[in-house]
Amino acid sequence: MDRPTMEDVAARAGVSRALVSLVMRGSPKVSEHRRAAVLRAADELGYSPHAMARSLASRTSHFLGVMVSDLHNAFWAEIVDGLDACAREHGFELVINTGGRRAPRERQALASLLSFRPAGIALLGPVVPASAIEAAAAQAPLVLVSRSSRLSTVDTVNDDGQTGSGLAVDHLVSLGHTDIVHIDGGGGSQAAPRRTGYVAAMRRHGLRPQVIRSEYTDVAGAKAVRELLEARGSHLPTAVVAANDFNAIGAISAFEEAGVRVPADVSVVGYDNTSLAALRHVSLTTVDQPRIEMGRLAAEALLQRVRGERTTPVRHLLRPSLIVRSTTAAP
Amino acid sequence: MDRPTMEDVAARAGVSRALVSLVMRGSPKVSEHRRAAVLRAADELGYSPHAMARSLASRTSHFLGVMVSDLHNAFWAEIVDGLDACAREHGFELVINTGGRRAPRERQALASLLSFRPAGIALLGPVVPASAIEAAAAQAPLVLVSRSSRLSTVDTVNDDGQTGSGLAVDHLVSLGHTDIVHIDGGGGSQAAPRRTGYVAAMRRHGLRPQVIRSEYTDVAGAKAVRELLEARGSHLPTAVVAANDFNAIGAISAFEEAGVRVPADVSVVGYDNTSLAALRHVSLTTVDQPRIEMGRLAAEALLQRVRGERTTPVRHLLRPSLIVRSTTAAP
DNA sequence: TCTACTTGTTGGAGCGCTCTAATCCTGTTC
DNA sequence: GAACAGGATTAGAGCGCTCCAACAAGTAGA
Repeated sequence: MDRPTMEDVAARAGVSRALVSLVMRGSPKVSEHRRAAVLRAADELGYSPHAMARSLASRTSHFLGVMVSDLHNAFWAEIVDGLDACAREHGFELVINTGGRRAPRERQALASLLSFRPAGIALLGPVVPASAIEAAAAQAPLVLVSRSSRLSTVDTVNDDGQTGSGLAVDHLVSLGHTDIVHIDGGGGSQAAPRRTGYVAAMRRHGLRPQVIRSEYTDVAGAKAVRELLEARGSHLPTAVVAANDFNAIGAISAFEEAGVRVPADVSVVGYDNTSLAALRHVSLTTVDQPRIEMGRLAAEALLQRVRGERTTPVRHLLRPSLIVRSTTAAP
Repeated sequence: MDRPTMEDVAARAGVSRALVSLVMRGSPKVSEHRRAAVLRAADELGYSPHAMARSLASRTSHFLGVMVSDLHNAFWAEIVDGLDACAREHGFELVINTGGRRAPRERQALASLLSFRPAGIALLGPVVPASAIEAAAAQAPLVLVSRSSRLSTVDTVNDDGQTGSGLAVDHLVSLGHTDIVHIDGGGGSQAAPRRTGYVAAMRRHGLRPQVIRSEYTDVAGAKAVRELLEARGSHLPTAVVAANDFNAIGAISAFEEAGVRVPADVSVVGYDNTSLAALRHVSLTTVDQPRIEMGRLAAEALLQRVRGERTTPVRHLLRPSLIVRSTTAAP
């Protein structure tokens, strides 16, 4: 497994190591004749540049570190798609990591990412404390996605959860609903703005808000609905705004188990527009975050800092949109 | 962003750079007194080692490169969990990449991974041609997950798809089904063994196999069922073995749209036991691959080669198991 | 007391590359 | 024919680290 180095390529092509370096970096000041010779030699030897040595010598790197909090949630995949597309356009690559939504492991993952000296770091829905983020931001440009921060050294990209649940409420009200319950995301990331957005929208329509404490899982959603059924008896709400899609799915199955039909008896709106919601079998009305766009903005923010074009923090708050499918109808 | 180096730590602690290096690598031959001084100095300066420089100097690395073919599919997340757990136990870390299930991008991703000179490489469900895999395997130990290979330089970890669909058929037969159709995965990875396993199991039970060409998506599953409904008219099969969970979900919704109830009128079995299948709303009977175990075995295979313990290829074929939920019943 | 180890520490070479400054070429101009 | 311009090429230092050989400073054995 002893791989050829620049020196080997140089020797074979009959030029200096420095010239090979120029060719590899695509420098314009190399004669066509030599360039061809070098590329041929590299090809014959099966040479591929050593990213580490390169970034060590140049004191810069051409990749962005991405920590995905949870690989199990496809929500992040599209954010990564956006990051990847933007990075790629600017000649950067992505190096991904995961912390499994647990602070100690995320810390390690972050340190590991940092040890590669990436040009910048994107944290997708991290759960580590702000202090860890601040420390990391001192080492490399850093952007947070789906997590807000007041740190002046970090950029953030979020969807406007407040507006998002407002859209859900507006939609239900326009269908004629007045008894609308919110099953919330508890302490989960972005659960708070979604909750306050729901409450504000209800007040705006002159309706009485009711929030049921829950979590971002289908099990929690089902549990919340069972509590609701018990508390309300036969006088059920006509609509539910769930914390996210998983929660909504759980809520729907609990309703169905109790003989309550969706959307005939009760309408349900999710949040996130995960691929799950799009499945025909589920066909969930939900709030969509422009994830690809969020990824792109995150990469862009990072690259601006990398290029030293900006030192002031930027706070992107993207406008979500409502995707109407089959789980909502007139009461 | 000028980060401290070993030299800085050494100066502050009043020792040589080499000693700092020993401390950082946890060498036992350092006096407690010096070790403490070095660690204190490192902490005060906020020093963290430079992974690149380290691996450049040592000509070894302590991380495994992982190319995930599709980040959108949570199927891989658990494989990564297994890889991660095993790697971590042996002092290795994971560096992840994605190729988006498209050969050209996967090629790039592979080259990029290789340029970091990882100790080994795991390819999860890659779509690149065998030649690209062979070339990569010449550069670093390589293991394939969910893809078979005849190359003597690569290890493979797969589930036994043949046995898997056999389990599905056995289950349906034991419930009393005899008219069982297979909606297959077309040219998708591992679709062939699942198909042949289905056919073999049907023959074993003295039943006539019927395969409908399809793909690994819910849309394709729905389409296949609509074709089936058209072709069979009122004489429907009593059970369906789908190519995977997505396909099964699509099939179920197409059945329901046509007024065919699952499992009352027709039973459906999926494959992969994705988190989707476990959702109460879906509750799909499906074939489970021991994914965590597969990830662990992949990491183990890699580490054996890294340590030079083995040069002959290993072929893991794991036994899947059936998870019975609510989409199957007696005909 | 001398030698042989052991334990802890250090200088220096070198990993594969980049980057600066210097050098080598042409060809052009006076 | 000398002087020069400007592009193509190269030597050499150095990025932050590891690793080896060498070296003090004890400790034990003869």
